Amino acid sequence: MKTIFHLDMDQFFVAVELRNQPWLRGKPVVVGSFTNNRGIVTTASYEARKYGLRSGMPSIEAARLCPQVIFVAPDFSRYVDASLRIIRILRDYTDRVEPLSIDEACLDVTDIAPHWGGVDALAHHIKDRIRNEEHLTATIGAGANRLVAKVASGMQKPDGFTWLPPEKVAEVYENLPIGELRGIGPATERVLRGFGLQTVGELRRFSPDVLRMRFGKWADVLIMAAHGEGDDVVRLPDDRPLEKSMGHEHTLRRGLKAGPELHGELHRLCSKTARRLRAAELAGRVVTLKLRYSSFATLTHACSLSRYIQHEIDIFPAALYLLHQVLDQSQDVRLIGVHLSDLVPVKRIRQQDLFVNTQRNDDLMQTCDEIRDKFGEDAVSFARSMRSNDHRARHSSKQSVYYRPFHSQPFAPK
DNA sequence: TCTGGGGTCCTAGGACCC
DNA sequence: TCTGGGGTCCTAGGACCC
Repeated sequence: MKTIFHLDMDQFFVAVELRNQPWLRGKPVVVGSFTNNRGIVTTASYEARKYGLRSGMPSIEAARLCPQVIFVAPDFSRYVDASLRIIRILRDYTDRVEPLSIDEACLDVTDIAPHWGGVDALAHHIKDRIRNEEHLTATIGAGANRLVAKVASGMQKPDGFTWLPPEKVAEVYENLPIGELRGIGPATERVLRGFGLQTVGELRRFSPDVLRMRFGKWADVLIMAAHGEGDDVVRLPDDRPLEKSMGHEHTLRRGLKAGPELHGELHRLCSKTARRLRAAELAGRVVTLKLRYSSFATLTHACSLSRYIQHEIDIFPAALYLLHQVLDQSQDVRLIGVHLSDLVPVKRIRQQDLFVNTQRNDDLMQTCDEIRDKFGEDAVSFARSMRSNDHRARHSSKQSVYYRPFHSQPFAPK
């Protein structure tokens, strides 16, 4: 049997901000955006949570519930730095460390715990190091698999440690609300409550056949989870699966109709995505456009290309083509996004299967990436993505050459 | 109250082929 | 003219996670 740690940083983004701005300590603080009455709460401090503030809540509602709340704009580069340093601390103990997100990680401590005087002592040693070196607190849950460890880490927050050995799982799960299990979100919870189920104990005793009828093969995952069974493998860095998709989306400050401004935004998103693809040495074959209208109606539209692409000069025409195909001109666009999927490492693709990928092209993009590294994302842009205050772009955008992504032949938009 | 942005996985239906 | 069944690929959308 294994011992898995699930480490969860306490109010992570807020905690990083409090470390840098100590005068905010003890106050209701929220990391999140709040411009034009738009934006959401990303993380709420424990003081703010007393007022009912939660992650995902619209900022305007947070301000209504707690008028004295202090908003701090997120600075993701700081959170990433802190996260990387914490992962480095964890790797001092074992190489069996798998980051799950920016503020969570799994560790397999089966073999190392005895050398540290046991599971309990090891957990506190790790927590102390993070506190001393990073001035941040973490909560650790321990269990025989990842799922149980995750439940355990949710039991005593913040700055806690909970160990749920197998003999204790049944007792703790008996009265655990079903929504606490990873994988049971609002929709599944609604269905299960419709069956009269409130706790994991009740779920465990419920008819597997009824669950299978309603949820298909997902039912067996639920049943296993309810019995405290689950995956106990913590992957090494080299074993981790490659990214399956990559993309960016952006909620606009105000609703936009079709035009150079929207095209410019789309091009910016294509550039950001292309940059990350190049950095990861990946190329993709499926381009997906995402739109959300002011009514909040959301749609996606995708096309598969005949070749793998990596650069914005290939991604952007495909995305623009999709936009022209689906855009409802009578509605304002609230959000626009672009994603690439069916990703493969560039190394694995024969050169001729890469789309418009000449050496010259690579050099140009590399230069652009370097300039952006130094001066920011907006330092380099291509004529077609110029904003609406550029009259040449306004006119030239109508005369742009578009590519039909399936054949890579130029064609004129309708 | 009015809903961010990064992802993963699953399902269902249609097109197409044999 | 209406017709099987299996397989694959593609697309759209939903649920979930942090």
